[in-house]
Amino acid sequence: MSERSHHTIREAIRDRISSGEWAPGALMPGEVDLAGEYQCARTTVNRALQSLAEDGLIERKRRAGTRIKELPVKRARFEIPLIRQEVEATGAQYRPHLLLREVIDAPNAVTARLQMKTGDCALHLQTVHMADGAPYAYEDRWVNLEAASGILEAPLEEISANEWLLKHAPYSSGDVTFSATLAGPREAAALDIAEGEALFTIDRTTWQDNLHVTTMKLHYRPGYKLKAQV
Amino acid sequence: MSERSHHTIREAIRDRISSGEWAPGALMPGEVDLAGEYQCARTTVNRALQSLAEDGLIERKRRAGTRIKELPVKRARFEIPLIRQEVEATGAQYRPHLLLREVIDAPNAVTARLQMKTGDCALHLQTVHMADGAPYAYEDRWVNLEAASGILEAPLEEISANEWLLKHAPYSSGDVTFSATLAGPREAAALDIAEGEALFTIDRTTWQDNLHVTTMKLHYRPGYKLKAQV
DNA sequence: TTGGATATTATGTATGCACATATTAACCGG
DNA sequence: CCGGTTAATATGTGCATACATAATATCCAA
Repeated sequence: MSERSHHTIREAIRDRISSGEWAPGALMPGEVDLAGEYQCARTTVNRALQSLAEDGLIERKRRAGTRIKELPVKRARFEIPLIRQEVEATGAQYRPHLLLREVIDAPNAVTARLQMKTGDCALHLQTVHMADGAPYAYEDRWVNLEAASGILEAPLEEISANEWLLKHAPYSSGDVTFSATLAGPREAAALDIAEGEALFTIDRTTWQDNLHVTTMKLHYRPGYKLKAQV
Repeated sequence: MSERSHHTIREAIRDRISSGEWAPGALMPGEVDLAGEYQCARTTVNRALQSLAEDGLIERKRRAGTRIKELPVKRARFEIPLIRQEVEATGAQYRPHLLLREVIDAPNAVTARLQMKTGDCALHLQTVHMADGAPYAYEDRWVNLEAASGILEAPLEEISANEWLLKHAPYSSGDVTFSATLAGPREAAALDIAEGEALFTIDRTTWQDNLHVTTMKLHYRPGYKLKAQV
């Protein structure tokens, strides 16, 4: 890695931005000037600046130049872990415990989310994710059988539905919402806690190529924390 | 934008990956081959593949080649909104309401987090973020005065501490954890709700150049959801 | 057979160049 | 002064090339 790599230059410029050398909203020097300063080609500066723009620190416009963002967008990223990996990382042994597995007409709320026809059948799963025999999280999931019919033969007592889906429909996208909910009777029983505890809850719907695959709600045991970096 | 731009090629390759053309874990063709296929320069393929690698779809090693990831890393990203913007987006009017503003010796838990010397003074703030006069979120914050002494003169009844800090120490990094907590007496009073409700809670510590600036805990009203995309 | 030196190869990166494109500034006729 | 045309310019992008670097394969000597 050269001393003038686009990485190096990007970090150098990042420092200059955060030191306040250019005021928020102000124009910073053009690519040609910076290339002169750093004794490198304009291409290299261009790469560095594009990367900073992706990070939300600057805003670039042709002809208009590059401006420091007024209020830098704070983006948090985190990796959504497989629960199995999350559990095993603590040294505990993971096992998914199936409470319910049925193929039934999905309720309207589910058919709407999965963009299925009303009355279509779907696989309904309720799973407690166990860590060393103790409940870790409770999951209520619906799977669109049109999108993943093979799951009916999957050994879901050994591999969680999520992991099976990841293996068989790996490159899907989806949306996620996080919220806090109170444990009702069902969640309390599944997680072996009292009703009225605060649960960290993840709602997730996943699709691949416009075909909706699955929607689920995941409740973690009280005390769970999700960490991310800005 | 040409038909052979690195964007186009990246998306084309992304589709081929998600179609399963190459098995997870398998080696995909080298840059030279792909460049041949797409009738473009290796440089262009390189850019496309680097971008896919950043997205976590593939793994690249010199000499060893490029492999499809076994379990693609699911990354969720979201932008942490300013509460003011979040409130104003709903059409409501935003105002921060200061419950407490004191400069005192910080407790040990705080000095540890902010890497301050024991007994150093810090600014302690308790704020209710109001939307059209109704409580929206409740924040408990400590500010390291060594890092942001100017905040003592800021009109915190008009601009929230967070926004002031963003303006005056804009390019900081930090970590964030999300959790679910039960409303205690203090949170219930501040948010005008009953004790025992489930609150979506964000803990956040922010620093700039190894100087810790602020740490805070933010409780949202029951029902709040944070949305992200995968 | 083994250990280490050497060659091979795929990706990583810098560069100069050409041209594309978006946006602003300048201009100019009415 | 207005409105539209044109020119100037900063960024966006692709390409050929050269060399760097890391990982692997190969070969040779002990």
